[in-house]
Amino acid sequence: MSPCETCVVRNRAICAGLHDREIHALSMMGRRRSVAAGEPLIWEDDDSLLVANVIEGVLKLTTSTGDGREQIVGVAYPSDFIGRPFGQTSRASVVALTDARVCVFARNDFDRFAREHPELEHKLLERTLAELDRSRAWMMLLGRKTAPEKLATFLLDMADRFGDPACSTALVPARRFTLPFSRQQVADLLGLTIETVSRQFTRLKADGVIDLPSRRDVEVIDRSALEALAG
Amino acid sequence: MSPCETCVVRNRAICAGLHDREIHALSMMGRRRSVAAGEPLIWEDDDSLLVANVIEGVLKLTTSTGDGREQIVGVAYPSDFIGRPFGQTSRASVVALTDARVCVFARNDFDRFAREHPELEHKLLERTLAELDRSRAWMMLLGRKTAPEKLATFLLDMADRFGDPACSTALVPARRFTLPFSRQQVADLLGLTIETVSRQFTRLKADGVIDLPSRRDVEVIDRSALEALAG
DNA sequence: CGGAGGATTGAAGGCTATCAAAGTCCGTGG
DNA sequence: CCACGGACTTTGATAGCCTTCAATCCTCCG
Repeated sequence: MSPCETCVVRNRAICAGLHDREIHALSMMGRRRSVAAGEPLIWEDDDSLLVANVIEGVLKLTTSTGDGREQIVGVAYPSDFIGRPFGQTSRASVVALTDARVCVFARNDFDRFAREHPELEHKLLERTLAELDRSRAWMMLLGRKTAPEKLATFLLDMADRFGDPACSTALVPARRFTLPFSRQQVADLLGLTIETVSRQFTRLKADGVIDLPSRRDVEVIDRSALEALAG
Repeated sequence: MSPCETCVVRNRAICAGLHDREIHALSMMGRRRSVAAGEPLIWEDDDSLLVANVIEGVLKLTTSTGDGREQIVGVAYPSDFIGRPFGQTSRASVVALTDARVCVFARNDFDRFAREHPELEHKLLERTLAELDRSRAWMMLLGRKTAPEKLATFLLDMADRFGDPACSTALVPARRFTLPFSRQQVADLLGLTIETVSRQFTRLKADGVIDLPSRRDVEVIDRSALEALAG
């Protein structure tokens, strides 16, 4: 029996909508892999040439300058697609933030399969377009927002990410959630230093906008204040 | 006779590779349009719902905050695709930087046509992936680079963009080129103010790294110095 | 020649980075 | 149960880069 049949992201990942026969063919090409928190899956400028679906856990995509400065350029959650199909080698490292499980494919195999299955390519296109939208919104944040605006925007983003898709189409943002990021990683997302991030967290808490039950937990007390701060 | 047959970007835009019959069908759905420098083609959060190919000229994609700060999140050159197919409304304005000519389609028409033509969707996917790569590299620049590094990176980017694809595969970067951007627009690209951009230009010129024959012209005198500065 | 928009230059201030130290949390082992 | 070590976080003081505010300059055109 193919492991895909019981896959928890079966209906959300790009595999969704493929017929049983196709799923089976795909599962023959791929294999599952665990990645421990902190462990890399792909290195920057790597030529290991693999792509993957995230089954469980959270991973970061990062780029670095020669002298070690780091910027997180993307975050992959369960059902997200990782890697760079078609031609180019990815210019980003992928590292697990939490223990994670992924479903990996050799890029060549995946490329060939995708070209033969337009429905899969269409799903990939929709995802890539959505990711491009997100990265453009983040460019706005990185280029033009102040530190307080950056953190407020980030927290609203997280609240949405961990919200419940409750009644039909509407998404209810989470009031309380656990960050998959350390303070340093939040800094690398927002283009700030860890000290500035810490100060902004402290300030939001002091102002009664959020509460911080523990290092990684956030409770949104005054969402409209956050929205006003987000710019 | 379809205007596509004489289109200058016929072999580079996403239309490349379509059969004559398909090109004809596409050309029935689209229409050509001129956009004067400074004139908008799409407004942020617009629901005009159109997509386009750039035939001639350069356009900017921008997002803005409520209080008027602007960030350029993309630049479209001839043969580039503009707009957001499939579902979402684009969250970016598109404004012509130079007089431009584009080939526009109603988004619904284009979506339907694309779904029926996997080869077109594949081209679109490759483009979108490349654009995502570019926007991630830009996130690194916006989040982590200093003003001198930003300008050096930008100038190298421009030199490549306006370089000649000479012998076979290699691209020879341009030594001299004309910017399609004002100083303010360079600032909006780099996440800086116009004054800082101006100071960095002046500094590079004073250091003998570049020459500035006129406001919009740049001559790269010491490329390796630029590369060293780019970080 | 004069005006207008864009670009450059200058001076001052603020926001964020940097450097440094203290504090907190958590797992380990006595 | 508590002491200890280490990583992560917070806090403080200072410095510096870039912005802001303001004035001047250039260049193109009417």
